[in-house]
Amino acid sequence: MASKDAADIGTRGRIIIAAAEMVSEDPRARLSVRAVAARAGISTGSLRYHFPTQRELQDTVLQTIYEVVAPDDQIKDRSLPPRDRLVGCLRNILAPAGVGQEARDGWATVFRTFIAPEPTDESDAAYQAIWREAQHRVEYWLSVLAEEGAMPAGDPSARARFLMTVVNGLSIERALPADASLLAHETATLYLAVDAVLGSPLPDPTNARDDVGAPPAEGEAPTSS
Amino acid sequence: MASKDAADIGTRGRIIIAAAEMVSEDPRARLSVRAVAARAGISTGSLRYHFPTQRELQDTVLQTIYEVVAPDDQIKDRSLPPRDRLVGCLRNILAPAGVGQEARDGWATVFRTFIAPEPTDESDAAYQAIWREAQHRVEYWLSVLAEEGAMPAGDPSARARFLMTVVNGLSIERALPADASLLAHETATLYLAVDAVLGSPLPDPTNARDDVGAPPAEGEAPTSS
DNA sequence: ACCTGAACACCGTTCAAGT
DNA sequence: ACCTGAACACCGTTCAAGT
Repeated sequence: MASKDAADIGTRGRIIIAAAEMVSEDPRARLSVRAVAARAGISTGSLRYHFPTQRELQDTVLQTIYEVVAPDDQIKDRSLPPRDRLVGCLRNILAPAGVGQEARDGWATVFRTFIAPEPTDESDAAYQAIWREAQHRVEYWLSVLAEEGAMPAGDPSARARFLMTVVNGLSIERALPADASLLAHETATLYLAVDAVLGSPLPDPTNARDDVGAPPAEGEAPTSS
Repeated sequence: MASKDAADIGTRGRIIIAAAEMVSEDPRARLSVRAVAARAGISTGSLRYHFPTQRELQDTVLQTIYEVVAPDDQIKDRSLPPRDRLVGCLRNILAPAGVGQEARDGWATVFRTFIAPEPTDESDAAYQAIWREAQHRVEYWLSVLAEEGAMPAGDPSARARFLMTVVNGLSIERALPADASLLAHETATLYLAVDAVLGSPLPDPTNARDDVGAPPAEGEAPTSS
């Protein structure tokens, strides 16, 4: 009894930890049944008992990692308009990308890991597991807003993927040479993307965007030249 | 001589066709060695002879499909709806990015040139010249559509920049490991982005997007599991 | 030069059997 | 309830052998 009070993780927990270690040591790690089971010191059958499917294991591991890195709470805060909450959440997954040198270093890692080397099945699977989890989070945010009636009917997974592409674009643009209006552009672009998904304020002039809460207002448009 | 004039495709061509058929029948198709070989009526060894690696086969097939899909520069072709023309133009600036190894090589150059090294005034200026030109093109397309009255009032340069961010996102995603539904996602995302900018069909159910020319329809969403 | 098909080392999943 | 490990049906790649 004395030995378990602090850390009785159980087999399931030990599996997750083993897999998470493998991912953090090498983001391209394979997470195959036998490799994870060996690392956790159990049998393949036992792993299957706790995770009926390999994908379930991968998703759980990544979800755990994501929860540690960036929390979710903002999406349910009804004191803010849905669009502001969604923009906030998207900013949260954009934030770890950093800016300037940090952004370039981050993409350097992504580049060395997933783009420069000849892609393998392992790296592909690893990247897509990461991507799938991110997509899942965005879809979750959309589902929360949909329950509030803040979103028109339509394919939520296509919308989530659209938003992730926008975030990807903003992220790579942080690493590329930027002009001074980068921040304003990010705000304007995030609101454009979010409004496209929520389908609201643009076409209605009575709800024009210069008297709304936190719109893309400020340094936005020097109006060319 | 008489028997080859019309269609001497060769084994390699037959493999590509077989695989392309499988992809078009089901975008999530597996393209396993044995399945493609069987469909092409050859042996696995022969397939390996023409495509030393399974990935090489997949990239070639996707590239072939892209070449067939990508339309011409048609911003002024009034026989098409504005949104289709704009999507076509955006595809054209996306097309040179290539797919598979070509896309990775392209980003490798961008990376070595603009991201990895300490940025200098020269590299910044060079990048922004390229970027400005692209922005200029997109703004021109928007101005053409605006003259037709196809676009609501609003800041055109913010919209152009938004569209370029989307294209950037799609482009970097071409260099990152992709799943089989990449093409469908690109189409869906481009239409979402374009509709956000043109501000039309989404909120109006009478102009819903299932009876329009080339909408993001087909294999898009298995809606998770 | 092109093609064959067996063989190899993996993979995820299933399942009778143990405790 | 939890765990074991063999077995099954796949996978991509290699390779001696044929033509």
